Amino acid sequence: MAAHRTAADPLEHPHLTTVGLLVETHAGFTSAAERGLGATGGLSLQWFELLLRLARTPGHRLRMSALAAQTTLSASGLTRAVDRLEAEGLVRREACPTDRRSSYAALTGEGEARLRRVLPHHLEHLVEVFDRTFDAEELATLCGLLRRLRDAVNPQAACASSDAAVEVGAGTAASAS
Amino acid sequence: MAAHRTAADPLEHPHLTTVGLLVETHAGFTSAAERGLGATGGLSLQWFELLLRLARTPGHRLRMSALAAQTTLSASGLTRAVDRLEAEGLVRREACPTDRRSSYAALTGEGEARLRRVLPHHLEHLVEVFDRTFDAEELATLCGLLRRLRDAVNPQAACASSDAAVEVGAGTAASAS
DNA sequence: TAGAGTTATTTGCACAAGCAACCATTGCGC
DNA sequence: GCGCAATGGTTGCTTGTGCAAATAACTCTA
Repeated sequence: MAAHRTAADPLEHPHLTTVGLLVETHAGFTSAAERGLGATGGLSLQWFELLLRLARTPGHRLRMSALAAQTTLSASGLTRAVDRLEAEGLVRREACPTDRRSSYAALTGEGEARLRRVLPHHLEHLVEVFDRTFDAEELATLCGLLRRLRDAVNPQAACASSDAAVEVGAGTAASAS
Repeated sequence: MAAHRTAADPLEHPHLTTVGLLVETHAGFTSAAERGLGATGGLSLQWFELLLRLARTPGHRLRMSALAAQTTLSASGLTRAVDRLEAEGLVRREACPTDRRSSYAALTGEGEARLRRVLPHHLEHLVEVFDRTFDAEELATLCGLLRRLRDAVNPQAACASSDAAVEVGAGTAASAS
């Protein structure tokens, strides 16, 4: 019941509700994915994301710093995460031949197998949600708008794909973009 | 460079890139907000969200469980978070007169002041992003699509507003919705 | 009213994450 | 070649988080 034509209360600013929608949508996807991935193949969402990034990269390996940049993890967080993945045999560290400071995180065969094992169920869920909610045109519109918003708010991600591609000298985009 | 007409590699499924966009957008907003709120008023994003939820609720108070349901926190996580907020004087616990198990988290005057102090700068950033990226019609389209997606993926959030309103017996929506 | 079953919140514990400090390596300027 | 700043990665420490158990209070039924 805020005033109508006087300056509206900033608490009711529509942009707040828009980001609220974004956050709630993200939360919904996240919790559903966490549940589904855990039940299907014992993967946490974070492990899934890391394995997926690696699997989508030509050569199936990425420098630690590149991998950290593509996720929400800090460098130290990634170190520990890769420790755990390595202990589980899903990833292995490889020395970088040109720079002995760097190391690659490389997807193992078992890592890819685990990923591909959970993928069908995960995709099934996504198809269920998207295709039940939108027709093809709406989905394309949403993607377009989201991409522009992503580029506006997170410009690093926009060029992460090309960076990562350059990383290993291949042409195909590595990141989601 | 995946096959064109044979069954595409599930790793390249377009829905994966769509949720990737959503995640990256969310990450972008999150980190920018965290930085901005921290610099402006020493609020973490989580504190901001909690204070905002309370401020947008008629009566400026919410049951612990309702507050937990509206955020990504578990019940125990919220207990600790409210502990910290209470220690800072931004929130106080109030006993629920009708159910002695429950307690309300109520916004204090100082809490609202802190919130309103950081809000202008935060909104300024949002306006900057949204208005530079979209015209009014595109923004409305995005909101509509996002709302439907949110409802599909996180149906609890859709009715959280009415629940919360019933909570304190008022008619105005409390949640972002 | 007594008791079984549920619900709201709080604690114990283990784990994951970030920051800052640290070590090793690289590249640059002299 | 040699020091020096910058870079990539890993560790110590502190904090925050969820899960499970515990506590307290409510509801329903007999």
